[in-house]
Amino acid sequence: MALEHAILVSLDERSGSGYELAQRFEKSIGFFWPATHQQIYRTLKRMVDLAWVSCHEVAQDGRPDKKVYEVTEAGRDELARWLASPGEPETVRSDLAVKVRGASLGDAKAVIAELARHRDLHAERLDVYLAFEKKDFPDPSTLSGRRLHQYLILRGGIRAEQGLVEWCDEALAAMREDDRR
Amino acid sequence: MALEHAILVSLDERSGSGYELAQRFEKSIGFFWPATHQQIYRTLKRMVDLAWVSCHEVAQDGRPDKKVYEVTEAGRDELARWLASPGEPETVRSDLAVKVRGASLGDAKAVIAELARHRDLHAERLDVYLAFEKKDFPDPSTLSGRRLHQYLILRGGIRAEQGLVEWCDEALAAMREDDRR
DNA sequence: GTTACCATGTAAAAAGTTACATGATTCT
DNA sequence: AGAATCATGTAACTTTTTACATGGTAAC
Repeated sequence: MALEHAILVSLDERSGSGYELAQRFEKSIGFFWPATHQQIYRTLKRMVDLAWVSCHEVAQDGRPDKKVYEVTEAGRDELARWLASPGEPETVRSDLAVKVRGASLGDAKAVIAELARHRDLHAERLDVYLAFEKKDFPDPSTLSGRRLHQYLILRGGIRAEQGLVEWCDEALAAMREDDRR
Repeated sequence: MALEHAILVSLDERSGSGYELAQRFEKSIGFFWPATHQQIYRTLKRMVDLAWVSCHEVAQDGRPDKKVYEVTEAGRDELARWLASPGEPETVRSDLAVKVRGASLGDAKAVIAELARHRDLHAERLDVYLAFEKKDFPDPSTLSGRRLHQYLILRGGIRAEQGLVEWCDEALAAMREDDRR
């Protein structure tokens, strides 16, 4: 399981509350490891029990108190251990692919419309990623360490979305052509 | 949830037992919707309750009896309904990306080794898919209907694996370069 | 005044993973 | 004799998702 480890990575960059973490998981790290606030609160609790993170309450004026979490020595050890351990390659789970595969058992036109919708969603995400790339990493060849790693992740997201847009276009063209015949 | 629907698609192509379905999920449909035999048995039971599939036991000689499942009218209706309903775009969950992102907090060399391992795993899968493409779809332009849809799914798998191999190569080159400095 | 943001959680249901269990047959 | 294949399942556990719940502040 990598949610703990994704949280460790994120907290190691910057300590924060569960709420703040949930927001980070809405973007950046959450692009390749999505998690909701419920998951994060629950996992943080477990991580305190494991002593991977410490927690202290911070009073705020005009706002509710918050609990700020920080990675402990044990947490850094666990992260290092996990980083060096082999894992399974990611598995895809694609509703859309199942729909395309089953298109001839229902309304093919509806599946074509769904493909087109996803194509646009992926194109939008791609634009977001490309804008990040342009703004945050204008000169990639100079990057090193953490900045390089952040850049590489973004590159992975860009490649994945490009691939999906291209696949949607390929499938759309073929299915529309088939529909006309 | 798409496991029910993936099973409906698969059973609609050919009726079969849970065991047979589990084997199909080892390849083809399982490449983009993995499922173990336990999941399949449990889901089939639920689908019988929902009357999406019917089940009759078949005695075999020299082999244990098996239960053959068949899609019902209600099952086909449900499938058609689902095919036409909009879904969320697939979400990625990549341990490897988390590891790359956190590489500077542990042993970068170990992460590089892990990247190389995944690169090879994806290259292997890609070869498997490319072999299918060559063997099963030598002349894609002539395809239509179900055969076309099967081909398009395979194309999606090919694109995804190609993208992953390329990304691993990009990340490996950059991280090795960074490691040397 | 109502929407959005900050901040935390509980509870239950659904889905997925892992381990264990059985028992016959066919192939080497 | 031992391994692989056929065929089904139970049980326990972990993870994820969805719904519900609270309560203050700030902006429009």
